[in-house]
Order: sequence, then C-alpha cells, then structure tokens
Amino acid sequence: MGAPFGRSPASTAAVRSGAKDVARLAGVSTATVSRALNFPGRVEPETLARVRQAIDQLGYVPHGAARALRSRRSQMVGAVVPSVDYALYARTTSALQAVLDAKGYSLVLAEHHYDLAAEVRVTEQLVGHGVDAFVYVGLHHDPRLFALLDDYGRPYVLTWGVDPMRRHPSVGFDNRAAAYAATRHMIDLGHRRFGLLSAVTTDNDRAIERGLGMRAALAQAGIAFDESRARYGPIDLAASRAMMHELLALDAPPTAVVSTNDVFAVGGMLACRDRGVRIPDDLSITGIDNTDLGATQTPALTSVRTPIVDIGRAAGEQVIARLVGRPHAAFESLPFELVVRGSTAPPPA
Amino acid sequence: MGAPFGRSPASTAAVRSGAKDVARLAGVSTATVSRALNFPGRVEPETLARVRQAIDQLGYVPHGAARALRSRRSQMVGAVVPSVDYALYARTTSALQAVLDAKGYSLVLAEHHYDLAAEVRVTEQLVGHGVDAFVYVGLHHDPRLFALLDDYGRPYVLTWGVDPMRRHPSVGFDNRAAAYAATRHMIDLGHRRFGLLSAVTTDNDRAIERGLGMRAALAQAGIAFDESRARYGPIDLAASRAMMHELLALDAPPTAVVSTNDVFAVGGMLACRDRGVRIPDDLSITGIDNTDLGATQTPALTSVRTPIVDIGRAAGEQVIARLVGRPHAAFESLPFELVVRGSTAPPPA
DNA sequence: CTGTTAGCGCCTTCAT
DNA sequence: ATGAAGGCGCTAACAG
Repeated sequence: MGAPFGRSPASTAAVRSGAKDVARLAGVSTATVSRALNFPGRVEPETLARVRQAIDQLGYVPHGAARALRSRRSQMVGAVVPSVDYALYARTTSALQAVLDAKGYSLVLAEHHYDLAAEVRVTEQLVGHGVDAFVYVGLHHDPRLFALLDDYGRPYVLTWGVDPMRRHPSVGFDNRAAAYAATRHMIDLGHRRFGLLSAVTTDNDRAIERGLGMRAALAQAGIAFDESRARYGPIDLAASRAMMHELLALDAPPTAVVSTNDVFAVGGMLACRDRGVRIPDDLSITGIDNTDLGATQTPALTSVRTPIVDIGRAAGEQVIARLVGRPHAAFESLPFELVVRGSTAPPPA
Repeated sequence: MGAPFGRSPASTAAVRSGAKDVARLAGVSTATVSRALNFPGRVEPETLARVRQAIDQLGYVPHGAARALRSRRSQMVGAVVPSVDYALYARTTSALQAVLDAKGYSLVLAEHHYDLAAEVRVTEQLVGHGVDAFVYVGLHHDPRLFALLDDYGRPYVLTWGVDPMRRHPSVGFDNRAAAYAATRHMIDLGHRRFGLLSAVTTDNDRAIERGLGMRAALAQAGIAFDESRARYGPIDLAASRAMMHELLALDAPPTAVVSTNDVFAVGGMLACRDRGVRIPDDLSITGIDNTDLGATQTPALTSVRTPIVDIGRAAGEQVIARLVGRPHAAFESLPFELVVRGSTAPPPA
C-alpha cells in the first residue's frame, strides 16, 4: 500500500515537450529541428545553436517510437541468450552492450532458458519492438526462428560458435577443439579411464561440440570411452556435485574427468572433497571457459580460456557494421588457449 | 568481407504484413484486428477466430513503434545497472527479466559502469525509447536523474537498498546491517584488530553502507578502527589480492578482515595463499552476498546471504503492479542471513 | 459487436 | 538553408 506510489500508473506522465515546442522556441520549423538532430551539417551553424539551446532548455528527448515508425530504425538491438544468470553469457552480454552503447544503440535483452520454442517467441517480441538487429547464442535453433529472421530481413549474428556450413553469420570459437585440447592434455599425462560431466545436450550445440571434442581426442588416442562414465545435468554446482558423486561411486571410477565448463568441474571438485578423493593425486579434472570460479579453487582448475568478452564485442561490431552498410567478415573464429593449473597430473600408480 | 552478408543493411527487409492485410484477409476492419489483439473479450468468438487465423497465416506481428506511439505504452522496462559483468547484478537482472517476460514486457538493458553522469545519459536514451518504467541499482543517484524521472512521470524502483527517507520507491535490504552481522560475528570470536577490503565508495551507496556497518559494529564493541587498515578498489580478484597484500605487509596486520563482498574476500584469500597466511588459523575473513565463488573456496567463505534474486523479482513485480494501477508496497526490505563457514575462527593466541 | 475517422510525433520529400 | 505537408501503423473515440 505505498500511498503516493501505489496509484498513478503511467497517468502522471508530465507533458513531454516535442519537436514542435523546440521549433517554436527556436523560431524554426520542425523540419529544421529534425535536421539539426540528424544532419547537423546541413543546418546553418547559427540556427543549429538556437535549436540546441532550445532543446537543452526544454529537456527535449526525441520520441523513439515516432522516430522508429517514420524512419524504420529503432536504434535497438535484441540479444537473445539462454540466461544471464550464467556468468558466461552475462559477461558476453556486457561486452556487447558496451559496444552498442558506444554507437548509440540500446540493447533489448531476452532469455529463453534453453527452450528453443521460447526463443522463437521472444524473437517475435523483439520483431514487434522493431529491433534493428539480433544477436543469438549458439548455432542450433528452431527452423522457425530462421524463417522469422529471414522474413524480417534484418542482420543477425550467432555467437559462441562458428557455423561450419557458413549459412549463418557467426562469431565464436571451435568448441570441439577446446574440449579436445583439455582432453588431450590429460591423455598426454597418461590417463586412460575418462569421465565426462556435461550440460544437457538437448538443443545445446556448445555442450554437444565439447562432448564430441572429448570423444575425438580419446578416439584418436585409441582409447575407448565408456558412456556409463558420462553424466548430463543443469549448469549448477549442486547438480554437478551429485553427478560426480555418481561417477566416484562406480566400480571403476575415472582417473580423469572432462567437464564441459568450469561450473561442472568445480561441482566435481566439491564431490571429491566430500569423499576425500584427492585432486590431482587420485583424480585429474579440467574445465572449460577459464572462469574465476575455477581459477581460485585449491588446487586451481586446469581449463581452457575462451574468448568470452571478445565474442560479445565482435558480435556487436559485426551487427553495427552491417547496419551501417560497412563490409564486415560474417564469420569470425576467435582463439582459445589451454591453461594448465594444479587440477591435472599423471594418474595414480 | 562476408559476401552475401556484408552488404544489405536493413534494406533487404521483406514486406511485413500489417493490420490492414490481416483485416482484408479476415474480412473485417483494422479496428477489429486491434481489438482482437488487445481485447479478445470484446470480439465475437467467430470473428476472433477468423482474425487469429489470418494473423497466423500472415505471420503478422504488430508494429511496436506504431502501437507505442498511439497508446503511449511501449511494453518495455529499462534496467539500469552498474554492469552485468558483475555476477550479482547479472543474477538480479535475470530474475527481473523473467518476471517482466511473464507479463509481456521486454527488458532494455543499460550499464553505466559506476558513472552517475553516464547513468543520466543512458536514462535519457531509455526515455527516448519510451520505456514504461525503470529499475535502478542503488539509492544514490545524480539529482538530474531524479529530475528527469520526475518529468517523465513513469514508475521507477531503486534496488539493493531501501530508501531510509522514503522518498523513492525501493526494494532491497539493509546493507549496513549485513556488514554489521559479519563484523559482529568476528568480534564475538574474539577479534580486535580489523581490516577492510571495500569497493571504491564514490557514488556507491552499497559499499558506503557496508563500510558503515563494519564501523558501527566495532564502535559498539568499543574497538577503534584504524583507517590505515582499510583498502578500496575495483571489484575484481587481482585488485583485491593486491589490496590484501598491502594489509598483510603492515607492521600489525589485521587478524580479521571484513570484505564488502565475496569477490574482495576471495581476492584476499588468494593473497593469503601467496604468503602462506593460513585461514582461519592466522586470519579470519568474511564476504557478503554468499556467492558460489566464496562458498567453494578452501576453506569455504563465511558470508552473508543477500536476496540477490528476490530483489530482481520484487522489483519487477512492483513496477508491473504500478503500471497496471494495482496497489503495491513501494518499500520492501528483504531478509539476509549470516552463513558461517570455515574462513572464520578465533584469532591466533 | 463492428466500422469509420482522426491523430500519436517524427522524418522526409518537395518546394522555395 | 529552410518551410509546408503528408504519412509511417496502430489504437481510441465515436457512430451505427
């Protein structure tokens, strides 16, 4: 029951001054106000100054909806991510936001929580808002999404992967190779019995690719992977901890565990602590993404540094380039790097 | 040089069908299409079905800008945060987004990177986009911001604190009390020589309040706080690690360190590891916010669980309630809770 | 319950 | 370089 705040929906809206008010105060027409705003070069400096003075005096802010309606450009970009609750996507989104803001665009944020049907729905909302471009996470999406985007005809970029078919503009890195590198590292240390902690692979190409990378490394080394030593779950510590407990309870537990991201790896480490399994003496484990969470563990987590921030920045630069008609590479594969720390060592004798 | 993607800015935009097209196909007027969309109850069921069929067939999505221009409601809410790169605000924002999405609103995200002038600037942008309401982080803002909001006359909520003056709607918790609780815990353990790791307090009321909470606890216990044992810096591990190194290099280093958030605490722990200072034997340390980062350390970090997610949800519910004219408490103080773990113990003998 | 009409605020021709 | 006029797509007010 907030007395002064509980009522008054949008109704209290004070009178907002419009271009007409500015025009009157500056003694010009609304057309000149518009020009002063959008093409200052095409206005007499003196007139320009008068208009600007009037704008300041009235606190005039152009009405975006009217502008968008007329010019067919909203100066908004839609970002569609699984969830910014996950630090990774939050960081990428922040980098994207910074680039957009610097160019005068606003970011409309949508989440789909790993539901590709929801992704189509939120995209329709973004279309409704008239966003000028879209940024998505991942390569795999509902065909209806691409149909919608195609219809809408505006730029979009997929991130966190590079489309091998080159069908959709995309910026990211080779997830498979990243997991391969982590796995290969433990193979080289002498491990032969591997486990896998992974995100649910349904509709998640990052997780799929990372799993494939691990399997490829093992296959290449002539090591058979026992699928009974793989566990899939939601990206949180409690789940991964439970998953690791299952692996440790097996008759022949793995001596090396590949995790498709740092969260799973740290959850796994928690389970090891629960059971007195020593890392790296009894078990080696790797993450992917090289987050603070992993790097601050004891021992510190061996991981793969992925271009979390660069992806966001590159995606922003790409859509802006396309919006202004500047040529720009539609496919960008960014580098990653294995970071070896204390969580990996040769297997126990 | 993406051949098919490099050119074509917005120009490729396919013809988007409008209400007129739907009306023609359904054999009704555009007004009925509008009503079918906004007040389905006021349309003959049979007509409604025909309209819906036409909408589906054409893949019609209402033009948000036109709708906003006419109805003065954009169905967008602006969220202005320091940065979603910081996991805390990302999680709150995600919770907010979920609530808004469920009610048909979209979230426009703006960041100001702890620059209150930038905050005014991005708010102007949001005003330009015609957002229906605003959500801010923190209680302290540029007076021009409030002037702007006042002019605009739409609902807004401040978060992560509750305005003691009851001048601005706000939802959060008592930051001072949270820091007080953490400090008090270590006082009770017998500590007398305290250190502080804090965010830069300029324009950051959360950090200010938390620092005051620590000082209040000490003062109440009759313990003098030596300001030379306080360090202020940006919220990242490298900075806090360096800050802690400075504290440890003092002639009489603290035996208990209060950190205004978990990141500082974990950075502090890293410095202790660097120097072989044992936690909690040689030094006790506390965080605030109870993040995974702190909870997974060895030893686990004693912290204060703050309502990170609830703040976002409550903020969303409040602005929506106000937007639809439903009464709603304008001030909400949410609970927090001290979580004692292994990083705190009595001081060394 | 449905159609007609007018106009939201701005940008963009087209004249001048 | 500037002004006058029309209309972007939709919804609100009013008739019928």
